[in-house]
Amino acid sequence: MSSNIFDGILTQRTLFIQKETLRHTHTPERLPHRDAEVETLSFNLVEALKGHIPSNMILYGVTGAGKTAVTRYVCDQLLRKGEQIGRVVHPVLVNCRQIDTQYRVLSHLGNTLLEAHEEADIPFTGWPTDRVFSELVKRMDERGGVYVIVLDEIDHLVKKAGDDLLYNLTNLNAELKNARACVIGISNDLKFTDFLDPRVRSRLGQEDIIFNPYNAEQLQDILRGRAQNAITPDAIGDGVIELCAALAAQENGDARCALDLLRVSTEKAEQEGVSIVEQQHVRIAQAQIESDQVTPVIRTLPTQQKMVLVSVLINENNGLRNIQTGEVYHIYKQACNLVGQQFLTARRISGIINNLDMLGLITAKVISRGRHGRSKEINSCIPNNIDPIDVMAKAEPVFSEIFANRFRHQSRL
DNA sequence: AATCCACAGGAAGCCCGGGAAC
DNA sequence: GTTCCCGGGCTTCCTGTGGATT
Repeated sequence: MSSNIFDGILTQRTLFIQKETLRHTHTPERLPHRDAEVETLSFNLVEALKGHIPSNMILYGVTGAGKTAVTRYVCDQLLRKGEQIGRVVHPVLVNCRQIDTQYRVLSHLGNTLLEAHEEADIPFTGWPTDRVFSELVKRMDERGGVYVIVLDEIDHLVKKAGDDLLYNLTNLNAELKNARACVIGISNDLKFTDFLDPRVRSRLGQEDIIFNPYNAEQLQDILRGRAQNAITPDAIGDGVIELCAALAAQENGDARCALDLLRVSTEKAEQEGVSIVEQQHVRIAQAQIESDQVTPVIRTLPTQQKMVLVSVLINENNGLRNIQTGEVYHIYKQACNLVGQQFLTARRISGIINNLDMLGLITAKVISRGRHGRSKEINSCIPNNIDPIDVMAKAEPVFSEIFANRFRHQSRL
């Protein structure tokens, strides 16, 4: 009998019944505390089953407030009902964080919306955009029916690529002869319509739904509901659900965060070989999740962006907080010289600083220092349990060299 | 009240690498 | 091959601005 490293792990008792249930991509049978939203959405989309055009809508709410889950749930039900009564409806969900240009959304729609289509794929680049658009219209007409185009994280797309796409999509019904379409936008940003052309705004926001963040009690209900199918009975210790819910409630009522906490803490308990998840596991999970989210972001940063981040960190290491853009740029140039790398213009660094801010690695707040000009107050905000220099140096060793040379003489003090 | 700092951030355009079409 | 298109990273040039200082 030869032994295998997996023997022990495989036969180890698991605390999960079905881990998938705890992933936020999973669509549960029931969505607690979202009845009103489900109803409003389905009340509108039922038009598709009657062969009419549903209103375009925008769903607002913070991350993890259930916007995507509700939409997925309703679309799923819509599709099933359509099949049942012989109405052709095509719900299609596009995540505009990954697919974030007009061309890419249109080609994605053209390629996936019509999964059984025999024609060749629309290439990921190469065609003029208007050709992709007319190809999409052509394919939609060939299949007919009512299309429900869901654009998740639509605010992200608009800020990056403008509103041309929305102009075209909300105007689809004028182009279509045999099919119908409506657009559902999902946004984290309540004010993103400020960026829109007034015509697009009025066509898109025919009906709005606002998702309020979950409070701690509601999060508990969600967790209990999911845990029932996900984790073995009695495996959850006292106060664990409550703690997960409380921590997630602090994160703006993010249900996704609550589910992750519960899943990872159960994993931690399992790894320890204990049969009950305790509150300490939740604490461990919290640190772990934070680090798992941030570390890969830092590691995969383009070199120039790493250079900027390291410049911020050098300043802070010298005891300076609330650094200005100019100071970061100054250090950045020196760091580039040190390793013999070409440095970029201040304008570009300003953009990179904004990008690092968006990624949540630093905070950059525009402030006015009166006579001393307008600038940004920049601070890093990387969790304590992560050593960013170490992470960067593992990917590109040169960063430990830069940091070792910490430019002490630059200190303002 | 006027000035003026130290940038913010928009617009246009360049270059590059990817690809399609002819 | 040449010529077209898309998108990302970047530069150049530019106008705008909140409030301490004059």
